[in-house]
Amino acid sequence: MAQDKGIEEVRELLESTNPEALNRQKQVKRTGLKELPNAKKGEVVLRFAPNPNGPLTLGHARGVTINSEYSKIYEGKVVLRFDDTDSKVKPPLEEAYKWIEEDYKWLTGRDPDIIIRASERMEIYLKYARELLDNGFGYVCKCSAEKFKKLRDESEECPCRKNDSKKNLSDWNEMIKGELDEGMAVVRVKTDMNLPNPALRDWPALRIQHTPHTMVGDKYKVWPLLDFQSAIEDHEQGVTHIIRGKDLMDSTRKQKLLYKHFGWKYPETLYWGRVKIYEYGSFSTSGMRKEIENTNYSGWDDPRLPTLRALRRRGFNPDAMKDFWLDLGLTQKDISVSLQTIEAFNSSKIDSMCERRTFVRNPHKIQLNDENLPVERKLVLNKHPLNEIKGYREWDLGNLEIFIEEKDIDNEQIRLKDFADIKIKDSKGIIQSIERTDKRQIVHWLPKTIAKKAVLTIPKGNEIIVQEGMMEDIQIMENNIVQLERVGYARIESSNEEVIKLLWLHG
RNA sequence: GCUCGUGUAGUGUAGUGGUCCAUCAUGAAGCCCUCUCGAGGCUUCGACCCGGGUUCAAAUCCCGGCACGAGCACCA
Repeated sequence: MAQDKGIEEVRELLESTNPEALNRQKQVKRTGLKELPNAKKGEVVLRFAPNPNGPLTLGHARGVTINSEYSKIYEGKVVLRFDDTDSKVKPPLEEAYKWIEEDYKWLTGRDPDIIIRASERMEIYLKYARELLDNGFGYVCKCSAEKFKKLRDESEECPCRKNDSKKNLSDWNEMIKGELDEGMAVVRVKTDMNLPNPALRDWPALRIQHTPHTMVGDKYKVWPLLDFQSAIEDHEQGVTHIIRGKDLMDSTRKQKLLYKHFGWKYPETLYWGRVKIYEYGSFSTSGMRKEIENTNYSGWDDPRLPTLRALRRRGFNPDAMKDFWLDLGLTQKDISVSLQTIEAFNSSKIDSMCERRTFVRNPHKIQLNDENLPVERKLVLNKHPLNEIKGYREWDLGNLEIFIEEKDIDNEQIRLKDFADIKIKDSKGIIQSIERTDKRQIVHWLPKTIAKKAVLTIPKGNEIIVQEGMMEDIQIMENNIVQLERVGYARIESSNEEVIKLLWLHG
């Protein structure tokens, strides 16, 4: 219309019909998380429910960050719940409970408000299971998995569905006493065999498991499945908002049917899509566990792994991770992002906190000659170029023997950073000027007197690259993250008389 | 196959009827600054899946395609 009759006409029309539209401001990007539906300040209860079969990974970080951030916004609570009800397929790892609590705290800077373990709350689940049977909301099914699947796909009821509560109870007793082998019976929630979505038809709630549980041993023969345990526990904890992966949408639907039986109100539910990080292939916690046991990785903090412990070890900053996840926000899209993006967040977080040091890879010795232009044998350098970290590094130039990187030798004339212009010939360097006189390349260098052997470990895909070199031996403190000038950020893993060990962070 | 979900620059993300020739970040290219290949500043590049419909007006609402993903485990 604006094209046909001119913008003024549109303006006039809007004036009469929709004056607010004229006052619209230029779009601004909304920052932070969007509002939680039906949330009242002080009354929000969220939960983060990992399986303790390993420490937290980058993928878990999304759940931790989003839940924790919402609880901060709404002054609510986060329940850290260990969903450890499978002792067979994904057996819990004893240390993982502690690790996950550590990882959670590292990432959010605080402890969860409540911590519970499903395996310690079995009595509650068994109680509700019995209630389910007593009230006829469910039944014990002794059909084989295959047989039930077939019936289900044809919308046929299985014969066990007709059993009365007395029969169900006696079957139940057989189950919990361990009289039945694994796979011989299961407790199902009665839904409707004509439901359009076959996944929802009389879904299984509890099954027999005779494999001893890592934490509670062989005390229980019947264990709840996730959909049941989680549903009961959310109710018990008064969870108001569930934020979960969209692969669990059918779980929500199943659980709503269960809540209907009990007459409970189901929490608000939000979903996120799948996140893939380019640089990490497909890692699963159980897969990593196996690889570590086979010593293909040094441990859960092997720098090639996408665990929070590995990223922490390399020097990733928890606030940077948080910024990254909040920037992604809560969407149902399946996305694929690059580690580079996380690194960009990290750089901006850590640059002002990282002191500079020199690390010369593949060092090549050069003897400087200052006959024509005598120089002072001492150099004072900032710890940080913008002086964001106060203090200096004092370099003793000794007899003017220095190291530069092999690749920098190809240039005939170079500028030794913060020092002098030189001309190289046959491993000798003639000092031409202290002032910078032209645009020649600036290279980093190191006087032999303060050089110590150093090795930089770089995780690259599934490989480990070890780069040897010489590093400036001044105030080397373990665990510090430094920026190796012209190389990148690295964490100092250890330092002794002979060697400094560095672990690569990013460029 | 059945069920469900999602489609905005290379990658993410904001925007749910109107100054939207669409936000921000990241990325790429270039410039400035800095005695680092870092940090900071600036400029440029680059997108509403497709086709209909409703409407004065559609990224936004409706219908139909298409593409991608997930669930259909006695795993979580």
